[in-house]
Amino acid sequence: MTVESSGEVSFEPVRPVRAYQRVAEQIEERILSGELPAGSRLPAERELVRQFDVGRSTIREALRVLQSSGLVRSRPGDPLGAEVLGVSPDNLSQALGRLTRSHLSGPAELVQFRMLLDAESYRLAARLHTEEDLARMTALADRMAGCADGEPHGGAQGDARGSGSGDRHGGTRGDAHAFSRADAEFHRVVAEASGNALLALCARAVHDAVVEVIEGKLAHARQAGDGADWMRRSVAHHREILAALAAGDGARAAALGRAALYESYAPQLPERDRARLRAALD
Amino acid sequence: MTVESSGEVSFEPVRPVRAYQRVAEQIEERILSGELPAGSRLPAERELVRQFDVGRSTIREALRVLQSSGLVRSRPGDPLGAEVLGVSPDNLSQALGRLTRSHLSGPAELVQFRMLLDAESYRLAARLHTEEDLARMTALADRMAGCADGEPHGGAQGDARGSGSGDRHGGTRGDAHAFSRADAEFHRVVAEASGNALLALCARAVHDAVVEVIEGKLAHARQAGDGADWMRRSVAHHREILAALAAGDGARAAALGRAALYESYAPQLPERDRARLRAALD
DNA sequence: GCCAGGCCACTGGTCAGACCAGTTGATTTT
DNA sequence: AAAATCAACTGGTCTGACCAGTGGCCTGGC
Repeated sequence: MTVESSGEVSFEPVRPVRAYQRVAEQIEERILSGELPAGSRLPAERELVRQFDVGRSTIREALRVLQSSGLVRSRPGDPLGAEVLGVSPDNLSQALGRLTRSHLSGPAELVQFRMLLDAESYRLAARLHTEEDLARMTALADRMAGCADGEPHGGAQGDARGSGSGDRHGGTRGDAHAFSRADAEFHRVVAEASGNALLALCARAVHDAVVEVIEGKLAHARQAGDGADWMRRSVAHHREILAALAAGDGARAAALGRAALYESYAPQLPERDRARLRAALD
Repeated sequence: MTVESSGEVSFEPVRPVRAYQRVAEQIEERILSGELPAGSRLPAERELVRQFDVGRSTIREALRVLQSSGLVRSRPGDPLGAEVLGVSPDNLSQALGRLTRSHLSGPAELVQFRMLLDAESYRLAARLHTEEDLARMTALADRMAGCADGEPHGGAQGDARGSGSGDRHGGTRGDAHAFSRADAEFHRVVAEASGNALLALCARAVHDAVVEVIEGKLAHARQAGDGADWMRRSVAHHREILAALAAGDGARAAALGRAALYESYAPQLPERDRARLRAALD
């Protein structure tokens, strides 16, 4: 379809498009366009075989592709057919998780990347946050403080828009667990307050990756002796950041956030990596 | 394996794991761990059938999953088996594109996210760039300028570490195409100069997603009348940024980069989105 | 009347075997 | 030696079969 200025017609090389691919594209198109809303059902596989006029294995490979993209889910025995899930952020997190888990980048790069994303979240959140956002952050900081001081954390305080995680670790158990959960949620609220869902999703994925890759090794060291102390310092950092956010000082919040992350993870890294991390401190 | 404090043993509900899923996980694990490096080959399908002791359709569905994650590519008739691609940002950009096209997130968020990532790339690159990086950026800016002025771009100038894309669009062809390709590579070099592979990969994914989602609509408008003019302005922006990078002024480069992106894409967005974009200008 | 239980048609998951078109490299022909 | 041929692969697709689930329907007991 491309016409040169010289008047010649250039044909693009036609590469064979697999049948399962065309099937997947057709269905994906229908889903993305909203014609197949989330919650609706696809016809049964054998019915799709009739409609697309291809073999069942082709249909199944197409469904596998859609399923691995998170657009569709199928359950054996379900007489209603595969369920349309609509577009979801899970696939993004999964892709980002693969990237972070691959050995292309080390823990230092991961932490540095989180420093950047968090800092930008703070910058935006300082401008765009609502009163409700601030209240939720404050509540979470208080919860973190409670965990740090060993209080049993009770009561449904900041449960609005809860992620529905059924946490019933009753009583005194799990200071550290509860702390890091509150910490994660704090950062999630900040990222959401930034008004950019993409940024929030990536920040969360990277946060999770950092926890998975690095936190594990640190857990013992912290819980052994200086655990409570470290938590208290972390709470202080969060409260400083919160104050900067409330004051609308995005630059200060960003700088504080970077510094807090550096202080948290730098001791675990070799000097060479630490130097690179410092380059992101600004 | 979880033991409650009360002493009871709690069993986790066992959910059936599909055979193709276990196969895919095993292979993915081998790839992510580096045991199967990029460029290596998987055994032939019929050989995998023997090794995993499952049917061929199961193997094929597993390969489809891996292929749609961008970890693997298979070509009919290839006696060497499927090729391992390693982890790549393609899948990420695909997920970003889907998310952007959906109602969960819009083009404005995508552009804003790119503004953030690019700006941070500049910040880091200003500190860490090598002379060779600068030379490559300069060469690419020159190539962009050449495209903008309609010169036939010839010669292997900055081919070091070339992505191996066989571009033999000889002569006058592809002003716009060549321009955007040079532009993409410019940003790639900057991101790589930042020293953070994770950041570079994400920046590339977001760049690709922006091109895919937004650039398409703009292509006609630009190529129609003010195409060359727009390109010349873009070249000027890139040269300004380049100068700031060379001077080590990361903050200035970041600000320039943000402004250039804003100028590029703001006209295509409704005022409401533009306001949010401006919040990221700083 | 209603509810429990069982039957049955149908689902997705898997397997086996077959055929096709394409690639490749050795073999044969020129 | 170069060119044409061939044979042994590959992945892509189709068919038909079986299995273990699932859910609606029907029936029997209350």
